[in-house]
Amino acid sequence: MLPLKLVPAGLVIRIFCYMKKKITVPVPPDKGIIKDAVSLVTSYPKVPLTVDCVIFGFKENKLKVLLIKSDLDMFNGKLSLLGDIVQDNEELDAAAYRVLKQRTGMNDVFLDQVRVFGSPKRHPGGRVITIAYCSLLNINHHELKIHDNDLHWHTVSTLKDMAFDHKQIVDACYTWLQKRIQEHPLGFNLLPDKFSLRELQNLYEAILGVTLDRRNFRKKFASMDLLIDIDEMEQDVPHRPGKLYKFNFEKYEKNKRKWVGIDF
Amino acid sequence: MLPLKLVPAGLVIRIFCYMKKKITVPVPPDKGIIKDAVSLVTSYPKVPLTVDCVIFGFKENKLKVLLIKSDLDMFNGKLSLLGDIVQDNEELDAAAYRVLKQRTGMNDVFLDQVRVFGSPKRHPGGRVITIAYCSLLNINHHELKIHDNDLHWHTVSTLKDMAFDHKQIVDACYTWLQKRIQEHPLGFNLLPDKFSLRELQNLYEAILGVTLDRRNFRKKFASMDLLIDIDEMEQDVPHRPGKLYKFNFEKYEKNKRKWVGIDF
DNA sequence: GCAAAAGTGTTGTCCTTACACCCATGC
DNA sequence: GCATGGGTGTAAGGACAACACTTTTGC
Repeated sequence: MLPLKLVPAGLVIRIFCYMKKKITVPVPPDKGIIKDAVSLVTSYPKVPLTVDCVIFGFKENKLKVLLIKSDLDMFNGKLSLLGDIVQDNEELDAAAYRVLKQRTGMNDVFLDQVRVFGSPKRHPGGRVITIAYCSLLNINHHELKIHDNDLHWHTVSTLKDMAFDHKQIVDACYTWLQKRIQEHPLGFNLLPDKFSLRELQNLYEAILGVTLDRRNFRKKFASMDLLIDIDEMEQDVPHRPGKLYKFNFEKYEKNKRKWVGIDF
Repeated sequence: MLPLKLVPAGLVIRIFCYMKKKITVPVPPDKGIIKDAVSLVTSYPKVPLTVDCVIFGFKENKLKVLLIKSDLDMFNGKLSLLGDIVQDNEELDAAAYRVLKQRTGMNDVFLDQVRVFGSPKRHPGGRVITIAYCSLLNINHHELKIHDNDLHWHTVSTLKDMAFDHKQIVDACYTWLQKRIQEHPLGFNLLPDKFSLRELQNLYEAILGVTLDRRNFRKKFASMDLLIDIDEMEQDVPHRPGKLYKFNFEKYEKNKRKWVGIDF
């Protein structure tokens, strides 16, 4: 065991799941030693597997998500996530990156698996399991050139009524993002390389749905010492221009917090 | 927007994933409006889907995980997680609960999805996607009655060399647990209903792999006011007996922390 | 009485919060 | 010169970290 110094920022515990289910099931069958793995696997029931990407962007101080209109007739043009079938022999992450690349042309993007949605009834055409991926990208880094299926950025806060269970998936990813952005500097993926503190604060306020004290926010980031002052100013703003910064990825990686504590 | 009071325990940000991948892919085909969802889904490639349960317990001050010996001949008795195929029309969580119930007889257990493992080569019999679930249970609440495939509790810290990618899965769940136990009072699922503060501290120390200051630990939990002093003492200990407590689930649920802050 | 663990308080430090005024720029 | 947001400091309170001695019980 390591001797521990509890770090100052300390003990944190938040949500709690105490799940109860009453289920009755038979005792598992004992199959003995299995020689032929291939025929075993062949005997398994199979389901189609997709990835769905919740691609977040940030524009005009609003969190946006990239959506299309569903191409399923029965959904009658309801909004849908970008997704695709996972190909044979394709890694799951690779499938998600492929969707991103196909739709945005970007391949240099944050991506993380969030969770699986696999309710038997979630797809009207039969059971389809989908793995939800969350991506963050800077909207200005690319323009949507392919507008198939009315591809567009939709404001997250005004979203409702999507195809499939996609609203649930967006909600899960949004909750995931809200939590993650407080623990990791993910937000920088949504901003240009150079950004002002105001933009950074707007991002946090928009995602967390709160207002923050400007002085304390600036002090916080200043004390973390992870922003590089690039000695440039904003251009073309109708007020006093702010300083621009870059995020210091190297320094962050070096000094990553080993976080130990308890805080429910 | 809510006016925000940043909570005292404050701003926290920890790990950071900045993933980059270079991928070239074709533009997605435009299929037009699809009338027949069923035949669309039927046309999809399909894969077998399983759940694997990482079932943690706590005994003799060590974190344990419930394992069997693999019944695949080629793994030659290597250790394996408890898993099963997801049945047609079965909810994913239900499949995981079913595995738990089959193997432990318990149906009143913490369970949460952790992530999907779907590398094409992870199963020697062909591609099989598995969803990893993490469970926490009190070892004393049941005894393993069915010892098929040498079902047993294995100390987590001495685990190596498992069948499939199961070591990776255990590692992912262990990391997940370490993080979660600091944010949510999950640990109580691993303890008896009545426990002493020493047991609680041992649990935290074992899972986090650290040593904690006893006085500070006690003060922390005392100040959270989530433990019910049931006015009983430990029995049959070869030293001064400690007080026993229960966890106050209702109170916790009521006062769940709304946690807003930034702390990388 | 000895071993083993229970139980208990204080102090210093650091972080967070709350809060108000002047400054630079574009128009 | 006016509107807009940029930029700055301080004081009070709260949480955490460090640290040692007495008490209770079983043997």
